[in-house]
Amino acid sequence: MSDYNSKVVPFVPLPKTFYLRDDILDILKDSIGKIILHKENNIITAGRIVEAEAYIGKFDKASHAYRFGKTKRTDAMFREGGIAYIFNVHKYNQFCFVTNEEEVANAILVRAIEPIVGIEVMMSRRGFPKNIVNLGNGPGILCQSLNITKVLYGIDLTSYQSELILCDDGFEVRDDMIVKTKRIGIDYAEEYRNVNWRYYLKDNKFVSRK
DNA sequence: TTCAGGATGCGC
DNA sequence: CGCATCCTGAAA
Repeated sequence: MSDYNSKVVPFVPLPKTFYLRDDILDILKDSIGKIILHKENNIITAGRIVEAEAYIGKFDKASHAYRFGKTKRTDAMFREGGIAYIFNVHKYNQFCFVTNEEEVANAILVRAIEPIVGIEVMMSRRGFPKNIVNLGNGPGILCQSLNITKVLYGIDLTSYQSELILCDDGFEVRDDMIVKTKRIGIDYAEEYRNVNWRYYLKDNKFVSRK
């Protein structure tokens, strides 16, 4: 893995059009291998998405948008794609990016990252875990590493100005490198509990569960 | 493997 | 105001 810290960061924000394509499973597939970049002042941390799940607002019984409708908590899901939807489960935050047009309420939950930039900072935020996989192998864990909190609720992910950006660094993911399984922790979702809307990068050690 | 932590906010 | 949760770390 090359060291991006000393170079001009080659990360390009994903354009709005990335989020607005019709088929959310295409967006899910293409999100594997992309970069989440967080910057506060001069501190930059970033990681590669290696695991993510799709949630379809209108009918998917696992989706917050379906379960709760449009509320204060879920409001960001109903906005136009390209922004962050951040929520709390127990004492941990989780990060989604919203996709598709206004009112569609689709989102991709990021479940694991491979740390790329600012590993020392992430270690510090996580309390110096023994194993580096513990910087990225879960939705709550990656939010701690990247310092993603509800302060960033609704933030634009497509702008260089933003504190949180989804980027492309040219990393290529072939279809045969992606494993598709059922989603984690949504056994209440009836007929949607077993759909294969969880994608992860094959053989990547940061994936939360195999 | 289990279990409690303890934030959030929906829904009664 | 009760309670379930798109989870995690520690204990056994």
